[in-house]
Amino acid sequence: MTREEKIVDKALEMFNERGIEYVGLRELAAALGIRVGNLTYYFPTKDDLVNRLAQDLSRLNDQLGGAATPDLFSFLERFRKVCEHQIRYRCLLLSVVHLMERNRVLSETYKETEKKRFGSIVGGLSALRQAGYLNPDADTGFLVSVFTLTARFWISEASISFRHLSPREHIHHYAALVAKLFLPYATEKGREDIRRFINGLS
Amino acid sequence: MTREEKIVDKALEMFNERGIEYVGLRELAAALGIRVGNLTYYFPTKDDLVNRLAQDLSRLNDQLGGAATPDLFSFLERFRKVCEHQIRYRCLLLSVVHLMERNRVLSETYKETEKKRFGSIVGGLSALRQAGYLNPDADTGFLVSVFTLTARFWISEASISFRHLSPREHIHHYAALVAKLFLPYATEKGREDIRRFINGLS
DNA sequence: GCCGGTTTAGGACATTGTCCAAATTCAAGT
DNA sequence: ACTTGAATTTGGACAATGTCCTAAACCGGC
Repeated sequence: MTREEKIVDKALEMFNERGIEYVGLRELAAALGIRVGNLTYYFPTKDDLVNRLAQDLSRLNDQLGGAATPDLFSFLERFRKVCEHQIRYRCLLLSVVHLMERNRVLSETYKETEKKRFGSIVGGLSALRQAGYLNPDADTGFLVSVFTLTARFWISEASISFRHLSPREHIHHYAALVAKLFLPYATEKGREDIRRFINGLS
Repeated sequence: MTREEKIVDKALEMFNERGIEYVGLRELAAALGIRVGNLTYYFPTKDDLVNRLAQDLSRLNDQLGGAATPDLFSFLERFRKVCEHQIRYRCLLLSVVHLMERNRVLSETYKETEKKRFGSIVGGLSALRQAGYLNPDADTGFLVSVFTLTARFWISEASISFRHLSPREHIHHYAALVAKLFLPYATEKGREDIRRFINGLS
């Protein structure tokens, strides 16, 4: 394990624990047994370190495979997996608003991947409709909007309102929420997938 | 206009413009033509100033009246008005996660008012069901969850993804979103209110 | 006209992210 | 084995931050 990897690991651990903006570089360095200047050798600025974490999360999500969502169950299951990744990098999502405001690099790459992700969701829903999981007249614009809002901020709301619950319970709650979102727009085949997904959560 | 009011006004203006954590007390003081120490006379800490703003917003929302939501249209209209208040105090909502983590006073009062607000929404929906605007079998737990998530974070998402649009357009988008959320669970009478509300947005 | 509380000024303090120059380590080349 | 040059580490400087404190100025009531 290289020193750079150790820095990334420890940073992620401490950022998740106490929040990105509340972990000083001096604390991080002390926890690693090195000096601050040494930290800035590998990551010239704190933002560079944060960008690295964001890149890691993005790669993790990309590994989940492309837009191949043959059925509604897989679509929901994919959302659940993304939620697990988000928990591992929760510090990023809890600070997403500030990061987008101040960190230009992150802001542009995030916007790019979000655009791609958005397109993939729209395509996925339209595929689900064609495959007979969603009603032909389902308002996909509405569904995508609520879906992306939830995917972005569920973890923020959980940190505010459900701090006493475990990550597993958080995911359970919000995954079920998204599943129920599709319920009124699903065909009988789709409703079957939704029931199966919700039953599998517990 | 007392000096204290001037401070609150200017602080809100600058916080909204550039974000709470990125406006230094020295800048705020300079903009007001006073010294930092003078600022801390009225508000010993920055958090005290933020708490004051939160209190003002809370009062503003309370002025909208209690849980009296006789029909679905009024319920949605009330949401729209809350959105307008939130825009006036948007700095608070954009930092809500960090504020809840660090500011103990705000955290407790917020939790209190949110609990009250939550109960009022649950009661409102149940009243709408009894009044024949929502189907008897509507999943109010689901509706409340999505509704509160949207109410809390729509402005954060807008600041990230729809920065090029105006506040009016933001409200239009998210108010319509919430309205559509109720559509599948509404009776014919309820759908009529939803249509009327959406038409009135433009 | 003085007095006591209110308000203002100015600076000290520790902490933050960033930056830099010197010192040290280390592997490759001769 | 010795040298060279790059990679790494060190320690401290810097400006900016939120907070705190003391002394000065103000100002209305006696």
